[in-house]
Amino acid sequence: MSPAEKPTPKQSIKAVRGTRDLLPDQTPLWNHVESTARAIFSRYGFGEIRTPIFEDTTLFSRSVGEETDIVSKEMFTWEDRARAASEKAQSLTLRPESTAGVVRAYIEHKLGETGQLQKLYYIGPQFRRERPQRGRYRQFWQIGAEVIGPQSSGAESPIRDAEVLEMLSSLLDELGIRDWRLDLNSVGNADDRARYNAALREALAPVKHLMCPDNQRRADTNPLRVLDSKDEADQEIINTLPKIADFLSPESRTHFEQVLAALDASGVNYNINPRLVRGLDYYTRTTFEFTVTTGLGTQNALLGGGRYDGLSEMLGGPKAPGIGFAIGEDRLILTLQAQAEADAAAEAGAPSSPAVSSPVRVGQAWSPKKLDAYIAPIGEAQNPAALTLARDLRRAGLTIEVGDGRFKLGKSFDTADKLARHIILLGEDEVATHTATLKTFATGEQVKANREELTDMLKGVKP
RNA sequence: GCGGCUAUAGUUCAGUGGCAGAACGCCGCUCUGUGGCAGCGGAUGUCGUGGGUUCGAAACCCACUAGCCGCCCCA
Repeated sequence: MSPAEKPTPKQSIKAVRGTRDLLPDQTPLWNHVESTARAIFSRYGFGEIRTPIFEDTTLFSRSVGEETDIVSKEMFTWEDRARAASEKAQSLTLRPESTAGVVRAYIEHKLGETGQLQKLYYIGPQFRRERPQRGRYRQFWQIGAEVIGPQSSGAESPIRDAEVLEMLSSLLDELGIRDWRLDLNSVGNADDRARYNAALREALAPVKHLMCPDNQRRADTNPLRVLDSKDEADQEIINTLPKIADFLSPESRTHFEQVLAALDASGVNYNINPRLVRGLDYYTRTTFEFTVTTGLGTQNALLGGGRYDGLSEMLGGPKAPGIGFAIGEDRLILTLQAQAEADAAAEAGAPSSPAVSSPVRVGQAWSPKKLDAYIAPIGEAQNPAALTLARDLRRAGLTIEVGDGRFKLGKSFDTADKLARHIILLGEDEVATHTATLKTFATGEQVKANREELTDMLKGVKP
């Protein structure tokens, strides 16, 4: 820095747009969600896969689709520098989704050669350069899974589709998500889709000029998306358009019917939504989306997914049909928080307490736990003994915080009561006699105990 | 990427041109081996950033940044 360049005094650096910090009052809920997902996935035979957070840009343009919004305008892409004159700079991209990376890994490690069905799950951040909004961030987290394998492994079977959907319904139920809705559709195989696309274009040609500008654009670029339109005025026209169901090949139709039959048998509720088209190019046949009504506003899609029978080949791999999904973890958590707040409000009847500002998560599985004990040394001379005692109790598996002998006793009690269920007083007497005074906040009970008794009492073992 | 709303203490917010405020929280004292309660006292702060108007700006104007809402899209 040149001397003339006077440093601006206090320009604090903030998290970049669309990214955020998760502080310790939030992370227990995130961990709860993630450990629940891990537990359920493993019951269904899934193993975890971790793939790189950035990949060759081509991976995404080939799989997700050059013309999609994600690839055409939302990726964080940069040119990696060439390390030698002979080397070409490589275009790299922060992953906007993980299915492409997982399938790349499947191909790269020849997992198909095992002949076995691969069931893989991942949890991690994704990056899209969209305008931030509630439930939509530039770095967001997805919990996803893929079922993929050679045809002989049964990867194409409708039982796999139904199993994945049933697993998701179990996951949402177990997490306590209420009022979720599953929308389901079949977009057919690649041929079905091509024929349907052509038919849509044909049907739209004479009427598209009557539609809103967005739909006129879609009619040209991606006619399937017209079906998604929320434009009220255009609904009448949209209802007259051909239905995908009429273009499904007998094989696609049978596949879809078998998925539905398996869902019926396992009691998973669903809505067939002929207008549900997913945005990524690689989807074939079954597509689905789970939505909720609480907490997400307009970004009400909690998770989405579908089958991608041609993806491996698009990436230069062997034929490997598959099905997968991605859960928006940020959205899942917003939903859980909104539900908890709604519950707390209902509990309070007509709430009229304006002074309550702390987030309401009382009684939830993820509410922060109090420490087992707070050790209060009395006088600075007791600090070393306090730290030693803390070490021993921590090694015994207890959660312990240590104060400072410089604190006044009143302050120690205040802090201890906030953090812990017990306070351990360590004064000159206790240190000299190798004992400690243990007080239980809930009961006000206070005892003097030696070190072994202390550990037992804190662990809830009868001395 | 487009449109709208918003930005003041740690938090939630009041403050429509004239001394920067409340509540909760925080710190201290009453109280140097016994907390929660109470009383008293204290600090809360580049009023998002930069410019402009004005004798004077937290307030009015412009730009920027960020958040939220809607669109687009998606998880």
